Amino acid sequence: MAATLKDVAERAGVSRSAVSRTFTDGASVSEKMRKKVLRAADELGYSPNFLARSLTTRRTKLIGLVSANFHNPFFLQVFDLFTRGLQDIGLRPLLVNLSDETDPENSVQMLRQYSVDGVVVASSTLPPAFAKTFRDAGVPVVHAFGRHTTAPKVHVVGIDNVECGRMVARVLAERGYRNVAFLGGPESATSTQDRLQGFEEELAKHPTVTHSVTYAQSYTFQAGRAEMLRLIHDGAPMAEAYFCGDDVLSIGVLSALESAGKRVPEDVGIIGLNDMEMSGWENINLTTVRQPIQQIVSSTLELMVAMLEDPDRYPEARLFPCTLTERGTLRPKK
Amino acid sequence: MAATLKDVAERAGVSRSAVSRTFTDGASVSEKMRKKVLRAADELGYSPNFLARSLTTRRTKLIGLVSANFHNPFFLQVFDLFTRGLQDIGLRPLLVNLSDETDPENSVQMLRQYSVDGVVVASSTLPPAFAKTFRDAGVPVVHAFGRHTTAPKVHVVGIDNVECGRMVARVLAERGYRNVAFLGGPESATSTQDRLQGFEEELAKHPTVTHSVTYAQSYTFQAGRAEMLRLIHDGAPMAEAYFCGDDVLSIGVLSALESAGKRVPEDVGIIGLNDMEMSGWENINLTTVRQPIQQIVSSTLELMVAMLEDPDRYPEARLFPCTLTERGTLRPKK
DNA sequence: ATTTGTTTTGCAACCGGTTGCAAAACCCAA
DNA sequence: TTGGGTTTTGCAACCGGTTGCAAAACAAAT
Repeated sequence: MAATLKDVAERAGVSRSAVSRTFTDGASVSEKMRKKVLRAADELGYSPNFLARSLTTRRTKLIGLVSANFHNPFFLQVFDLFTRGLQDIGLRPLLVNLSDETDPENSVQMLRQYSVDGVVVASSTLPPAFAKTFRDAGVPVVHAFGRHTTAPKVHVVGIDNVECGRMVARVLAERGYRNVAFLGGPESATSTQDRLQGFEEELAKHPTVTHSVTYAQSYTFQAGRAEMLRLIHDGAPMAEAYFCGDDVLSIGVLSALESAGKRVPEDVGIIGLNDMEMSGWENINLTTVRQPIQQIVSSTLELMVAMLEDPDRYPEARLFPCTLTERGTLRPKK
Repeated sequence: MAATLKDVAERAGVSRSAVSRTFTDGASVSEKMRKKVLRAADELGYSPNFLARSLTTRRTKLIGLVSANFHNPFFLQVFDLFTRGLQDIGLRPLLVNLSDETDPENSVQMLRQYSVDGVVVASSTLPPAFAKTFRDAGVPVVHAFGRHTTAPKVHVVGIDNVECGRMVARVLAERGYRNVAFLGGPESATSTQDRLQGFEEELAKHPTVTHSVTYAQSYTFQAGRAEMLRLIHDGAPMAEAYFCGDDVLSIGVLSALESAGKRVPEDVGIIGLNDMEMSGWENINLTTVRQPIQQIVSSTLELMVAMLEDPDRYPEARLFPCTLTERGTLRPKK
């Protein structure tokens, strides 16, 4: 059984408050007292119980890290950055997998029962229940990799999907593609809609370029592959280049093209989105739009600590620009 | 501010104990009382504070989930299974990323401060400090994807690496490969050593088969690619088939071979280990040894709940057999 | 030595719950 | 109605800490 504050106090022959004070920084303790206490603590191998402490301080230093993306390698990077980032500032991630949760309300309740100081939702979609419930409970929420809205209910950190769509349209047009396609993720995702909007807005400025739109069922390899196989076997004329909503989707698409004997980028161009680690692997070598993942994570955490200080902070949206990562699946600028 | 037990008690006009009892199952409360309390609780939106409760019950239902493998997509599957599995049995994962922790002792201390009920280490290597410190603290530890030892200090759940090495040797021999190679992960990893041992034991029974041994720096794509490029440019004669210590390593190797214009499996055979999702992607199509990941996770959790009941349970090792997942990177049985 | 001002310390109440124990309430039979 | 046995309830102490407040200790100035 671990030593408690009381044990230390007795051993050092001082009051419990004295012990408590030497372990909370900023408290008033004389040097002599501190020495005495630390000595006793050391001998007993004492270290304070965070949860008991949280009862009075109302700070657990627990942060709910909520996601439903446990099948996209991109999110492994996200988890890596978040866990390390949180650890660096003395916070601990309580991981919540929303994948097979029918009712997100359960998770919300759970997180409240554990008195998390805040919640980071790392997912392109935010279950609507979340924002509201947490707001009502006064728990700071930051939605990372989320989507911009004009009057966000919670803080959102992510990319400017509309601008991103524009950029891709520009890139494709300037490479001389004359017939392009938007191959989005699930049609209902608002991020998909935003990108499509930007994409079409920009294309409107290039009247010589025509385009079509399709959607994959999900942001997965198999969904990308299936959709591309469908397009190929459909018999309808293929586009010259496809803008895919995600890298792993793109890789599925590449795989379908390979199976069908089409060469990339000679026969068809592919551009993805995310720039996850794998996309740079030499045998994949995907040209893609890079999300500044490190910045998004840092900014999310920064916002989180700001919220911890002032929970009533007005929700803001922080959108970072994307950049093109040029690799081998799009033909060069002509 | 969330409602507390006291608020509910006052509103319902009953004692605090009564409220507490209606929220702990198995406690003695009359139906009438329960109704009354639940009603008041409902009106106030009350739900019990887990951490306060843990103070007396000495159960937080928090489980430390510790890993250093945040760059191997295989572990995303592992995290997915663990988080869902834990949630299903009412436990919550406190995620710890050991990647850039210089002193694992810190994490240990942290986990103890949060009074985790147990710790799952999901990593091929277990920092030695862990086992001991937790044992001393009486905290159950299960090491998943770990390595068998004859007298384990903590519970270990994983595969039989020696047997696995044997199996691969057998497979390669029966495919008629006459000159094979072991391309392990970091040489110091004991799992690597075990596999090599099994591999060589079995090969000893096939005197016509010669073999060589090399190691990649880490279980990563780049390490695999680099090592294979080194082998190719070395000028030394290549083996006919390589047994790689991990799937992502294998994919790196495949990429190097592709760059060098070698065909797989015609010119050289590759067999990996893990059978992660990606390995089944059609454009990778890696023949590999499948770790029964689902079983390992379930078994780990099973062991964990058993430990929670009886912390003094004698440490055991549970090793599951591996199976071959036949795909396209090894030539067929002749 | 006394006064005054500043730290430092301990007391006791509190954070939000649980639980052993004894009193209260209930049930049924005599 | 009384008595005995069984549930149900509340009291009060406790889990491991923190903290406002007043007393104690110290330091400096008179």
